[in-house]
Amino acid sequence: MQPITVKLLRWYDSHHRILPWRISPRDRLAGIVPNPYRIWLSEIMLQQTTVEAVKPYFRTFVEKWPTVTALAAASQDDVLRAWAGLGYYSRARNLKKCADIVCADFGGHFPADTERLKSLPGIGDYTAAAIASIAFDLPSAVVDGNVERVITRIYALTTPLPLAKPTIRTRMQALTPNERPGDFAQAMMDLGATICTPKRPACVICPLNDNCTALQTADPELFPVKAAKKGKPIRLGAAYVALSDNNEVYLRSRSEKGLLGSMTEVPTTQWTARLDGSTDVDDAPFPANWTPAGGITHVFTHFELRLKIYTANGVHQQTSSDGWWVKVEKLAGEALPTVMKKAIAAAIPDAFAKRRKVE
DNA sequence: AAGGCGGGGGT
DNA sequence: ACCCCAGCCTT
Repeated sequence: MQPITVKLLRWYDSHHRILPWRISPRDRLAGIVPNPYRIWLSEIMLQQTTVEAVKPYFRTFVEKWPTVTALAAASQDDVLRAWAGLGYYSRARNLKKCADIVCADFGGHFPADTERLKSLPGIGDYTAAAIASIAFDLPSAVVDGNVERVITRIYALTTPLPLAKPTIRTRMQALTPNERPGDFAQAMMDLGATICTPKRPACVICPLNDNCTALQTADPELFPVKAAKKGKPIRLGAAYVALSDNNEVYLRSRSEKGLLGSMTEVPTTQWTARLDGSTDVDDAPFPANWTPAGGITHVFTHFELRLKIYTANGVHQQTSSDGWWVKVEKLAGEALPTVMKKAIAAAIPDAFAKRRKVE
């Protein structure tokens, strides 16, 4: 085992994070094995998502669906409702698809090799290696953002990402031990998350500072080198919050593909670079006494959206057909992405507020 | 290889 | 304002 590997495992034994889906190194040594379903679920949720954001969703999911069989028995709509707010909703659609396949083709057991894991929807290079190493203790090299940062610093790799990825993978594979590969994978990620951070890394207390080329010869903060990013365009549109006389809001379902696919929305116009000429009220989904209710801004990964909000009261429910009506108090249970909750809240300020005692 | 795809927190 | 987060999929 390489010196770096030994040092990192020793550090992990005393400084590992406590996480709801994790088997501690002590328990692991005592023979307690991870539950592949829980490892898979956590890894899907953790894709481009912080640990703190995942925790409450993970608890909700394992309580609601304790096994992959239970998840497969759920409807996609139930899964999307539980996922609402976590983002990257294709993950939720693939989660359900993957559960169905694991139950139908693998008898409810996740395959224990990276090739077959990668064939499942929502599982790519990283997640296949993570499940193989963490759930099954196979020496498969995990390469996520943490590992990219730690490896490029240890070896002072100046090739910009993503071009440096194959080199990083080779270096990581060379460090990954046949004993405790799962703990090693998690140790690298814990180090990246708590010590070898993007800004102001805590090199003074890093267990690998003697092995870090970037620390000896340069500034660790300069790594990893990344390709230049692109600007973020602005798109404009309008959203329409219709209220019926019995305090229900009109909702409808988005198309299955593309942005926020299969999630729930209030009617909106197209989101375009410019509103050329037409007035927003003319673009409403149905005639009503639309009145302005301010605006919201929501930032997506690749564009910024500014929506003007219109609202109308006392709308007759038969004036619309393709969607459905939901009591304001029941909105929180719908599969509403955050941008739609913002739009509704602009028209109905306390729509998602916690119930407050009468003052 | 590049771009689409959420949302929140840190600096 | 910009960056980052246990990335994947399509084109």
